[in-house]
Amino acid sequence: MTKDVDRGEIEKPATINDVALRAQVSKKTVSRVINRVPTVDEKIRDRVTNAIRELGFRPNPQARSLAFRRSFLVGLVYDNPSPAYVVNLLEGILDALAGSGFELVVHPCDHQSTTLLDNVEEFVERQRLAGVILPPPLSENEMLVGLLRVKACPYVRISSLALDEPPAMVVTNDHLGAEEAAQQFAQLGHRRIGLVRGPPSFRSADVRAKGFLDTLLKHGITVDPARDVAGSYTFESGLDAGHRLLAMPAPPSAIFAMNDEMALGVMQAARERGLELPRDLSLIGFDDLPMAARVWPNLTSVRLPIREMGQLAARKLLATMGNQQSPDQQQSEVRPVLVMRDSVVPWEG
Amino acid sequence: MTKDVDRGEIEKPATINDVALRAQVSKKTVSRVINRVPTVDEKIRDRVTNAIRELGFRPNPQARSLAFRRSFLVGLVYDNPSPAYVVNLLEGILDALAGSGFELVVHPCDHQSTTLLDNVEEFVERQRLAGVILPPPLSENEMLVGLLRVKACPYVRISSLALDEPPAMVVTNDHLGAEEAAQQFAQLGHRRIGLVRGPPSFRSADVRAKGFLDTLLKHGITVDPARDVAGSYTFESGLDAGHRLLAMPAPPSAIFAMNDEMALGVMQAARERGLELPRDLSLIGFDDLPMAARVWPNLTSVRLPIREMGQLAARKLLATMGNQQSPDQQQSEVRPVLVMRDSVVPWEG
DNA sequence: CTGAAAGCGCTTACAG
DNA sequence: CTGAAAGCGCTTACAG
Repeated sequence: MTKDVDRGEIEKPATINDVALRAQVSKKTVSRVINRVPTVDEKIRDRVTNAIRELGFRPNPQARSLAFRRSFLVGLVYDNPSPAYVVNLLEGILDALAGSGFELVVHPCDHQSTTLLDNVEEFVERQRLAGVILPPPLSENEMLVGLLRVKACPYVRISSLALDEPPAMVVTNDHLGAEEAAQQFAQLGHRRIGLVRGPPSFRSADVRAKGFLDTLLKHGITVDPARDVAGSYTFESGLDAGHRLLAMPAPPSAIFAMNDEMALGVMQAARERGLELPRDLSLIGFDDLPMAARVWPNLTSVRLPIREMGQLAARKLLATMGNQQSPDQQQSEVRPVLVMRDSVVPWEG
Repeated sequence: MTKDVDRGEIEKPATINDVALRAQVSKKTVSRVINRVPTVDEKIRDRVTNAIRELGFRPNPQARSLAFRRSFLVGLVYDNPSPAYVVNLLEGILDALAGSGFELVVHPCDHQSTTLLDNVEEFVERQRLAGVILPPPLSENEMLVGLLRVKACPYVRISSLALDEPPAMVVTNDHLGAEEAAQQFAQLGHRRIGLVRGPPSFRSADVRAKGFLDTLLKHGITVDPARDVAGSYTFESGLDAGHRLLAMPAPPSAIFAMNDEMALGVMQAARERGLELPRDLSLIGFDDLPMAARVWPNLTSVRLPIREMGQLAARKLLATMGNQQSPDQQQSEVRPVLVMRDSVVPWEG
């Protein structure tokens, strides 16, 4: 018997049968211990736990999956243009999944595709996914979420709005970040303020715009509709919007671009027009991409704690999947912060 | 029987038994068809294929994994600081894996950690990984690769050098990109040329430096050792190196930073010293990160076809795992290209 | 609170 | 070229 111990894990890995034999119990009892079934006699539990440790036993996830009719795979289904967002989220999820026995399977897709639903359904069914994490904009697709509900596939949605029950939701409160941006401009004396919106297909676009405009209003500032222009969260749309805003007879002295990509486009537009930042234009972005701290001037931007969002989402998912002790009272909300850099200065009236 | 067809896949999914029943063969024969065993009578094969289609049967990966003693999961084990690199590689891998029945499991780790080997071993064993893809710098860790070999876990390495047999290797030929950079500088008349190296722990650092210096030499240009400085592939190290180079009595008129992060650091240093780019300094980076096209001036940079590298790596892995028709003659090499932008100008002698 | 039997959906090893 | 039996390593459903 001790032979097995000495040989360590070099030999064929121990199975539930080996543990049962050594602990002098049935494999069913070992199974109960593995799955933390509470109704196991303490002494027996200890015997089993020791045997598990001595044999270096780790339950085979494939066998469990087959018997459970459900895998130990969590899917990250995304369609996000920002690599930094994806990787940070992914690493946050992995932080929380570490040691849980679950693995993360990534599944990028196209949120505009007509086959999106079939694609995700096939993925969920084939792998019998234990759960799915949905960042925006997929998290805002009610058809997709409905599909998961029908399939009884646990999920957690990440969005700027509380679109679902708390156990299935991480709310990012983007409006708070937009409010900080507005406050910043207002306090520094800016009055002619421009806004570059995101695409209406993202809920965050509305949320950010509303938070920004409402807060300016509290400071007695209204944004001229002509200075409230549409963008699509891309660099090019920011460039274009920047040119439109800066070509106006009375151009804004400060612009809030609702993501960093567009903010960089605005920066480029300003430069193409011979303006100097931040002297001629104050600028705030949203996302705090790595490049925000690399461009010149360094871009002031609103940062979402993306890694933490991933951790929260994964913890909630673990709870829903019944693998956690504290299923209920978990934090559901996260708040963005304004990261001050060099692209904002007081208005020189 | 047709009932099953009409109900589609809403009901409990069809199993190999259902297919066997409908095709009037044993389940073993169905198994042979699934696994493309050639020695199946053509008529029988057709019967089975039809039954599979009619029932919408898809083999259960968990059951196959258990019986095969090997999962259908491919691991991407990485420790790369660039989110864009990771996401592009990942999507390339997924391109090639699509429809193969394999899924991708991501496993970030710390290449400096003392527990790296145990960590990866545990991951590979637990999930009985079908294969692993290793980008740099992990691909250059011979201990890690040795471990995978011992475990008989198929792998593909991505590196700037051919460190392994072609079926297990995607070679990126970084020296070619560095050569292009050197050529560019030489042709534009630069003679006082600076170089910011990567850390010696990355093979690419040597490869890029050698390609660059050798090519300059062919043009009769030697780099003064004082202008050949060390960096560590980080922004900060680039900033620091930039200051050192630009503080020299005869500063370089052109600098090749061996990745974009450092190139941006050099840009920052130049600006802090009151220099104007590209007038006072020409600059080339490596990687072509998204921000290379977002900074001002747009950064000329060497681009590796990362997504394609992911595709190649995954195809090779599929071949090794015995899931491919053309196991041998596959492309193994990839070549970088110099993407011309605005950060390089002729030397004004 | 514990266990013997049957089963999850496949493949391996062996016959024929 | 095809198949019946046993098995992969677990869990479910049912007893006791």
